Amino acid sequence: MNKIYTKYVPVFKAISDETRLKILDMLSCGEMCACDILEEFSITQPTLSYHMKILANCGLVTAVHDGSWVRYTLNTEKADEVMLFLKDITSDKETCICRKVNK
Amino acid sequence: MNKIYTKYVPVFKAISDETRLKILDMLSCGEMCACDILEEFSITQPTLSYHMKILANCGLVTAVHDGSWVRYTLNTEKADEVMLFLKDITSDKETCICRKVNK
DNA sequence: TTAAGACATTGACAAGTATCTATATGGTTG
DNA sequence: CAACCATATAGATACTTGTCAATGTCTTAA
Repeated sequence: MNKIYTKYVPVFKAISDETRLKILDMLSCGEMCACDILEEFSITQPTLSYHMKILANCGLVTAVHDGSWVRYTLNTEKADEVMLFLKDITSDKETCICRKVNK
Repeated sequence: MNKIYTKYVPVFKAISDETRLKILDMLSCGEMCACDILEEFSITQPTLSYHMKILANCGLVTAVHDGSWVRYTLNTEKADEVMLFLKDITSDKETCICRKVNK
């Protein structure tokens, strides 16, 4: 049971940054390459590379190498999984810990 | 539009921690006081106080002072709002930035 | 094959985070 | 009132994060 929480911590860390939230939003309707994403921000290329790595590592974004370009896409399955987890965490459940305490 | 991202950053920061995720889960089916929550963890009381403050400050948890106790409850409206935001961010939209780029 | 372009990696650094011990505050109870 | 209980705050500290400049890697084009 504990494992389930740690599984999603990297995902929530990934989306607790303004820049990365905006990147997700940008990818929500189609793929983009790093250079196009970069144009929307006033950060350097290495900083964007750092952010993309975090988004890719947590599974929210998929990177496809195409020649010297990288095409980034949103992994909607992962996003849905995260939302499902959040829904579960915040919904009344029979297995809830507090049932033990509030008896 | 930029403001909308920064609004949710503190919430995602709050839930990108194993302890706080578990606390949310514990509060999902009823209120609990700090001392009852503390018993489920192996952290000190000041550390729990620190975590509860983060959860309360971002709006996910409501703290009601009752004598020397504090009763914590999950703010489900806020949780729903966050999930709606996540859904929006990760859904195809007409207003998406990438429509400009991918023309 | 040399140059240029796209992206990644490294090292440095300032700022933020999670944890603890010690102490303070404020309500409750004898 | 005095002791106690629940919680908060302060200060210290190790660790993590976001950013940059400099450099490396790999692909395409001349």
